[in-house]
Amino acid sequence: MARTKEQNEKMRNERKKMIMDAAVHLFSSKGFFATKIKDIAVEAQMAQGLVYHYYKSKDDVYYDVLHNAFEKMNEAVEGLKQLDVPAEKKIRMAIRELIKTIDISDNFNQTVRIIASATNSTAIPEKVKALLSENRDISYRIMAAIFEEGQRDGSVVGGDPYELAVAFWSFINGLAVYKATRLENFRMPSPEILYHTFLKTNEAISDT
Amino acid sequence: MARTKEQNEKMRNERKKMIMDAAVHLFSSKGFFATKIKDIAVEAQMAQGLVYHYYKSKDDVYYDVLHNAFEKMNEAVEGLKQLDVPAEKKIRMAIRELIKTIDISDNFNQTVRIIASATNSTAIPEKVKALLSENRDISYRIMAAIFEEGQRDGSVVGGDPYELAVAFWSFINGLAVYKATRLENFRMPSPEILYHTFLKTNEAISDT
DNA sequence: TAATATATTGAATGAAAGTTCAACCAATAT
DNA sequence: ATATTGGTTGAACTTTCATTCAATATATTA
Repeated sequence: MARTKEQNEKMRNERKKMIMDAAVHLFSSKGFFATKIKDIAVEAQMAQGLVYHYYKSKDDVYYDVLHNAFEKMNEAVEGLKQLDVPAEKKIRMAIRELIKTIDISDNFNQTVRIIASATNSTAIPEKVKALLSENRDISYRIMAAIFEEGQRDGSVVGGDPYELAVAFWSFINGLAVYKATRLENFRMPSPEILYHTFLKTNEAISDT
Repeated sequence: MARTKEQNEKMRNERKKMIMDAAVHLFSSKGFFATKIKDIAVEAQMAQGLVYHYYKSKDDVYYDVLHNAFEKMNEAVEGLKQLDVPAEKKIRMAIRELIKTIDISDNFNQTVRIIASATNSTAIPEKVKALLSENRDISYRIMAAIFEEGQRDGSVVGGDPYELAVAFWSFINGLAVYKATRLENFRMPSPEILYHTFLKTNEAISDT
C-alpha cells in the first residue's frame, strides 16, 4: 500500500474543502451557470482536471454546496427551536443573530444567497431541484411553529403563522442580498423593525 | 422603396415585442445565463438568426428586458409618490396593490424577479451592471421619502426611513419569489402584517 | 411584370466550457 | 531501493451555444 487510509482520507477532505470554499464563494456571487469549473479550480489552486477527481460533475459540486447550505441553515433553525426559552425570546434572538451574522459573516451571507438563487431558477439540475424541494420548507415550518407558540402565549401578533414565516424569511433574504450587493456605505438595519413586526411588546427586554 | 416606413416600423415593433415577451418569461424563470437564444427564438416562434436582426447580441436583449422592467417599476412607484393623498394611504395602497398584483399578474411578478436576479449576480454583462446601478436605488429612495413623510405626520413607525424601505422591498421581493416557486397550495399573505410593520394605526381605514 | 428593399431562414462558424485521459509525481511498505 | 497506490497535471476531446451569413421569401413600387 502507499499512504495510510487515514492520510488519504485527510488529504481528500482538505482538497474537497478547498473546492467547496471556492465553489461556495463563486456560486453565491455569480450563480450556478455563470460559474465555470475553471474558476473554481483557479480559486482552489489546483488543475481543472483535479476537480473531477473529487466530484463527478459540476452538477455534483453544486449539489454538495447546496446540501451543506441547507444543513447549516436547518441546523441553526432547529437549534433555535430546541432552546428552552419562551417563543418571544427565540424570535428576538433569531432576528438579532440573523441580522448580526449576515453583517459579519461572509459565510452565512453566502449560505443564504446560495439558497435564494437556487430557489429563483427553474433551470437548475434535476437532482438539485429534488434537494431543494426536500429542504426549502423546513425553516419556514419551524419558524411558523415558533410563531404559533408565541401566539398561544400572547407574545406574537395575530395572523396565519405560516404567513408570518414567509414574511420573516423574506426580510432575512432581502437583507442578505442587500448587504452583499452594496458593500460601500451600507448600514445594517436595526432589529427593531422586525421586533415590531412580529411581537406585541415593543420594549427591549433582557436583550442578551 | 419597398414597404412604407410606418409598416416596417410596425412589423419591427411586433417582432420585437414577441422577442421581449419570450425573453421576459425565460430570463425571469431561468436567469440570464441559463436562457439560450435558441429558447427565446423557439418561444417567440422564429428562426434563431432573426433574433439578431432585431438585437445586436444576447446581452442587448437582456439589457432591453431589464430596462423595461425598471421603467415599469419606477413609473409605478413614481406614480404612487405623486398621488395627492396622505403618506399613510399611499403606504396602504402600495402594500395592497403590490400583493394583489404579484398574485394575479404574471407580468409584474416577472418584472420583480428579473430585477432581483440581476441584482443577485456579479456575473452579468458590464452594460447591464451600469443600468442596474443607475436604477436599483430609485424605488428604495422613493419609498424612503414616503415613509419619512408619514413619520412627520405621525402615521408611520419610527426608525431610519431608508431601513424601512429596505424592509419593505425585501418583503415584496420575497413574496414574488415565493409566489413564483410554489404555484400549488399557495395562499397570498394578507396585507395586515405589513400594515402593522410600517404603520402606527392598525385599523383598516377607508381601505379602497 | 420586373426591380428593390426588407424580413426570414437555417446551416456554418468559432469560441467557450464540461469532461476525459495518458502521463507524471509523492509517499509509503516491502 | 523499488514497487505500488493514489494524487495531480494539463492537454485533448466533445458538446453546447452565441453569432454570422448566404440563400430565399415577401411585399411594395415603378
